Amino acid sequence: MTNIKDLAKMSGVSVSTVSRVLNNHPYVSAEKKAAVLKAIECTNYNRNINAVHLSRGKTQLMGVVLPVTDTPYFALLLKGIAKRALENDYKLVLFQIDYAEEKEIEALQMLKQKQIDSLIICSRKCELALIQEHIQYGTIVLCEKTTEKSLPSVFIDHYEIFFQALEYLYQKGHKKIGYSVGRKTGSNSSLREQAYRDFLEKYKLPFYSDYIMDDCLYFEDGEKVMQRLRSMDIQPTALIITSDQVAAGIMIECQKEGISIPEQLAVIGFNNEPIAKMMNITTIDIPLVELGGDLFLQAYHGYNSNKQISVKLIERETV
Amino acid sequence: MTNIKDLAKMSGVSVSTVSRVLNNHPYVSAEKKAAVLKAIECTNYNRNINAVHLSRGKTQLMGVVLPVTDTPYFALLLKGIAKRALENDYKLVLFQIDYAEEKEIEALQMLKQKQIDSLIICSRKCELALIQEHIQYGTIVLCEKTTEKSLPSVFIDHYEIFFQALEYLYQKGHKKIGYSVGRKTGSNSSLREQAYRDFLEKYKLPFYSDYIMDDCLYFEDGEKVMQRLRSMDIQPTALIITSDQVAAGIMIECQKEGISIPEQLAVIGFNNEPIAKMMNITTIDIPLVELGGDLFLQAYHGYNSNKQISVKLIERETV
DNA sequence: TTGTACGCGTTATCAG
DNA sequence: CTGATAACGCGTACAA
Repeated sequence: MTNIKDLAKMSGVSVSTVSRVLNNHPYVSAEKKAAVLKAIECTNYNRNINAVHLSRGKTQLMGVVLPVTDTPYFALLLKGIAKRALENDYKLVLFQIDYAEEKEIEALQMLKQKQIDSLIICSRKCELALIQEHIQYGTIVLCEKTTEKSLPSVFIDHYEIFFQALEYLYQKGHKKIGYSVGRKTGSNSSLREQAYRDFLEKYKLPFYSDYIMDDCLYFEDGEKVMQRLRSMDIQPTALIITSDQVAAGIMIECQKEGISIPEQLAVIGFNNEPIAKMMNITTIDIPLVELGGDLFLQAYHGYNSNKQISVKLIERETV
Repeated sequence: MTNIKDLAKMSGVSVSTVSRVLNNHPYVSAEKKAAVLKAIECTNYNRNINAVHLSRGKTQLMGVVLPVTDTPYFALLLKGIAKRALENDYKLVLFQIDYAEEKEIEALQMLKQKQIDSLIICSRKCELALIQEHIQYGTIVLCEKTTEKSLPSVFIDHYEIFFQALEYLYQKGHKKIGYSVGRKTGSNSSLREQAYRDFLEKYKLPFYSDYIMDDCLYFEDGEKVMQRLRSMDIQPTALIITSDQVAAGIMIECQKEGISIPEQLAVIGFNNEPIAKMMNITTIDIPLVELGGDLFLQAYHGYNSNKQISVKLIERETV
């Protein structure tokens, strides 16, 4: 492995000059530059990027923490992040965490250890305080509405949109409304539950705990939802499903079982994935790719702002 | 930022001893070890991992090249890779390339520059020769059947399975068979076209170029396929669709238009995604998560082998 | 069991 | 414009 020193020797200049050529610094004579360039040619020289990182204290690496990558929500978020990363010549270190907190902490560690310059946390398991502690080591951007304003974030207001969806269903005559989430833990789910409880409160509606169904992430979970529905004494007449994938799965199941939508069961999906358009599912449009892009940009520039992304209900034919 | 030297000073030992403690080396007395540990406690010391990397010449980082992450094929592959990475304490650097060759080359560069120890290339755009050149810098594993045996790979035989699917359809009476692919370029697609042509040859069937439909990656592309079908003078009676997502999209479209499957149109999907099970789509079962895991393991251990993953046809109700 | 001293490859400072 | 030289922070022969 030839290094900068070898190049210097070969081209009859100092290492500084070689470094300058390597980094396109000005103030280096044409001849010397040519000599160095030639030496680089001959030796199939490769800069050891770790040395650069050590010297500079930066890595051009951004960490991305997410639980899984194979659900549309996170896949699209990641797509948006990756797109911007590509544009800005940043590399992404993927922390596909699988909801394991210790791995999340590892990501924080890597920030501390300067292996990554910044970190996007798409879904958080650890305490905010812990994250707070780490912002001194690099930019951290969250994808949730943080109460602590000091943490940068790009988010959608899950409380608001969930409440709005509930109101919409209520206005259509539904009083028994169930909903599904990916995981019950997590700040988004808490917000949704809060909205749900406030909604029930507002209209003096009863709370049935089994109306909240968790672990609904994939298409096939639609089957699970319908099974659970069947096991209920009082079945809901409407469902808010936090993924169009799952909503589509429910549609298919209902079709099989001869349950007509929206007459017998109303469904609101989430994300406005292409599948929702094709199957005419009423859904919440969330610009996930854009959201991902904004996450990247905020982490990239180190802005310390809290940006809300607006979403809207798309009325189609399942309510 | 306190460093190893500060620690040494504080705990009254040498840097080597500190380093030994840090790396759990044997032969360090309990007292000194305790002293160092205490110093570490007090100073909220963090090892600068770049320095470690520079010194060691390794990074515990593995690159993963793939065009997109939001199709089931690549998402599941990535899932498998990420799972094994998690187990083996390896971090992944994601090269979501979007089919841009220059970015693929960048990944190769990073291998050269020692920023990553190894590289998994899930989908290749550049020349094999170029990859060949880079194996001296680290392990590279491909996800295709390479003719050059010197390149490590884990793969499925797309030729074989495609031929098998065609035979299956032929045996069911189909003679006009079309198929879809994600991209026409790419080695998998070439293999499929080869199989397709050989099949036609074998049974003396005519070749219609518009029977090969590309750019079919997402659910919503099912719509596109059906549109193209309608524009054909002689429509195929059967379709092989290289993604269950798309196959499902086709199912939905056909339902809308009153085309009955398999009577009027037979469909074979790919991947055996959950959606295929729910919609009873005959498909090719490809253990993508396992395949991803194997890719990781091979890259991790640096095995130079060519492992074939076997796949099988799952008969359901769309043929 | 411990410490010294050097190497890893590059960048940055500063004097010239 | 150029070149010494000192960091950067850690690992590791080698010597003791």
